[in-house]
Amino acid sequence: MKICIFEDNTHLRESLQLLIDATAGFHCVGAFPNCKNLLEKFSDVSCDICLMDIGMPGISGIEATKIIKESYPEIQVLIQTVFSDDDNIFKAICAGASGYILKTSSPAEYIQAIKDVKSGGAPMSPSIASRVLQLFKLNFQPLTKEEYHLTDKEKLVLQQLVEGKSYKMIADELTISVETIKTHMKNIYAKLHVHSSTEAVSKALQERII
Amino acid sequence: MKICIFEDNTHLRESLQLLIDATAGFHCVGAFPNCKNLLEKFSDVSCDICLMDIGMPGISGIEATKIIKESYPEIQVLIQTVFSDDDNIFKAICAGASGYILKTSSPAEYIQAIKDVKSGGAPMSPSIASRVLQLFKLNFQPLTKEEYHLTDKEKLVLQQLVEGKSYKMIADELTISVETIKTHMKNIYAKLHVHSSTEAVSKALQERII
DNA sequence: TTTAATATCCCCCGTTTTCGGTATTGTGGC
DNA sequence: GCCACAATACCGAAAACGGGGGATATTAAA
Repeated sequence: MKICIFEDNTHLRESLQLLIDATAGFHCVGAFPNCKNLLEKFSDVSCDICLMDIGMPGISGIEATKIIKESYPEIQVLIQTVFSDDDNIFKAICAGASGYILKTSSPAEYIQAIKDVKSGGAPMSPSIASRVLQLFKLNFQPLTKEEYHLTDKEKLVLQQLVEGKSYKMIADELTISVETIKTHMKNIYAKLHVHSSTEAVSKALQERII
Repeated sequence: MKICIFEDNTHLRESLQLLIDATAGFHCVGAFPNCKNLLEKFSDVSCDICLMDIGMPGISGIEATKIIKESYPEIQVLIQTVFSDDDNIFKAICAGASGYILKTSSPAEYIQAIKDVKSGGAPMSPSIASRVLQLFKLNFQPLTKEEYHLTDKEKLVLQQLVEGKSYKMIADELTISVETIKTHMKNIYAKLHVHSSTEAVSKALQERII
């Protein structure tokens, strides 16, 4: 298990390096205080897992994660940071991080996290995992609280509208008259309390009633 | 720490009950094979954490989670199931689960998971955590790989359009002529490669270029 | 059985949008 | 100074849309 460390704090970086090299089966193949010439670092040494800090001077750990995953998607990046705010968590995950642990973690937790990553898991400090679930829920749940009682046909029409089709195209698609589409639209507008197709599409997408 | 168990397999249910009662500080206040009269169960006994199976006859564990969280949001629900498919994970999180562990977990892991929930964490089996991150990434990654080079004004207009406004309303809002809005729209259409306002709104929302 | 909801179609008419132009002004770069 | 580009504005015709009305058939619920 070859591990790379990115951490600007010299003391922590060296401690991590010692910890890793002292663990059976783990070997630290690099330890850097920043992400200068990032990709070059991987061109000569092979690496399985990166321990990545976020708050480094220059390129941030999140940017670095994105860059690494683009060129070496097989390298797993384990974020280790002091930041536990939603924005950093969000961005780190989207950048392709395989885990996210806080620096308050104990050495044993660090090692366990690396082992978890190795075996295909996604280690997260408890508070982080909790935030992730919260974020997940928040961003997906704004499911339509209100029930608009759209009929199947109306939903179909709305669906097509969301796909950018005109009344005529929808009519052709469903093999019914344009006039019928107009009637359906009138009903949809009334039920959604909107007055234009753009508003209907917007509401449909944002409240996931498609 | 008062714990309730929902699990239709008698053997597992009783094992869990034994395990919990044998653990210092934990007390099992109920163990049920299904969710009949679900809310009544909580009207007389207080409960901190529910261990919830998904695959029960009648009301599923996910439905039950939703119902419990509506009436007793302070009760934490820990899903324990054999299902590790995206759909169940997704729904469980949206229903308000505080954690999601597989039944293959060891007794020690069960206990640890309950402790994690108690301390505000979100325990997940490694493979589940990994799936959650995957789902997160898939659904949030700014899909907009392409850069559309919209100008600030164009983005503003598009933004207003997404809000359901007509050309005239946008013109008033930005205190410019409707004719200018028309010009902006033409440019937006060309840049986004769309041919109608609904398509533009749809693309703007789905690719998060608003 | 009456009623309500759904799905289908039609007409009319005014408004809005789309798309083809053209044109002026200001700004930043070369 | 010249050029590209953004932002502004206008014209006009064809197409699409929105809101109003009315109509019929089917089905499900009361």
